[in-house]
Amino acid sequence: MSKWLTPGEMRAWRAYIIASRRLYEALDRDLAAHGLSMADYEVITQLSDAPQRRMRMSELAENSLLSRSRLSHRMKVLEVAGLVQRESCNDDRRGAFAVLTEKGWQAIVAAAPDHVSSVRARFIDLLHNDEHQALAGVFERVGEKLKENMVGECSDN
Amino acid sequence: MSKWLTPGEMRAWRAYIIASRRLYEALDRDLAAHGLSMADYEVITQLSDAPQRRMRMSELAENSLLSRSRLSHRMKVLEVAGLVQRESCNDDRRGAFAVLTEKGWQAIVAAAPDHVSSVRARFIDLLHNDEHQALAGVFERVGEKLKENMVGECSDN
DNA sequence: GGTTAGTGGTTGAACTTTCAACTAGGAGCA
DNA sequence: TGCTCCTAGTTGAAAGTTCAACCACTAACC
Repeated sequence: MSKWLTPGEMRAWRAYIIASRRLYEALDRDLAAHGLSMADYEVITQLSDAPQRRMRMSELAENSLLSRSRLSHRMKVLEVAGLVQRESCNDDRRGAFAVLTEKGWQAIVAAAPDHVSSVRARFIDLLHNDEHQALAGVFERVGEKLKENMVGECSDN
Repeated sequence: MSKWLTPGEMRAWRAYIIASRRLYEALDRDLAAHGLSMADYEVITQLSDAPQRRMRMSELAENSLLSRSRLSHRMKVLEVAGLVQRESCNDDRRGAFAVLTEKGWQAIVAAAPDHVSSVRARFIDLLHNDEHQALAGVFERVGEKLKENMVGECSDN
């Protein structure tokens, strides 16, 4: 038998699910001023943080929470836009590297400050320090649990 | 000038953004066992809670956080699946009602307990009571702010 | 060397979502 | 009545995403 949510739990759940969807959309809209989506931003940031601004496709997919297929399609667009390039991999000739181009680097340099401001204005600055800590604790726990439960299913992403 | 995130803030932000994306995907996957997406579930739940299980399209769109266009397209699919129906509105002849069918009601009755279990197992039961409260507080604040900032832009959804 | 199973990545087709344009009716006002 | 502007909802095309199948290569084992 499954227990329904108590009023307190319901309140937390509704507040969370609604605000987090709206937050994501708002950040996405803000980023659109730089011609990027949240997903693209994540991809490019990952690359910009990686040694030599390059990363294997599958690692990049994993880190940016995209399926391999989705990343593959998206990369085609970003490549046409000149923000990334693909390079083949010598060690493992099935593999491919995604590499950030100079133009891609410029794009992230241009977008990042605005994005951080958005994140601050819409989220981070609205919380006290102890709330930051509490949130980190809660969502690390939730994320951990999700990872556990994934063992065994997996398939793709 | 824009201030970068402190390590504490960064930790909260990363934990939140990663876990919440994964959480949403996991719930969506769980719901797929009943042939529903999170968005469809939300639409049908809204209808099932409404008086006479019916609601104006635009109100439904608003409440389920969908654009009018998206709802319109999705309704077509749900209608073909027999879960909802559209009825025209006499007071305002531009308008339309979305109405939950018996089959739609059965679908939500079947899906809801499992969905609630998922929400519990993946999120709610992982938090203490004071964390529920803290979360509700935080996300109500974030949601409020988002609504404020929206005044003036709006357009569609 | 040959076979088999598994991994990295891409592809095309089906489906979903967005965007901008559109129909049709309401509301205010001369 | 006729004008203008606004709101409700839909539509088709374009863009994005998922799904399952696929190729090319590696790894393990004989």
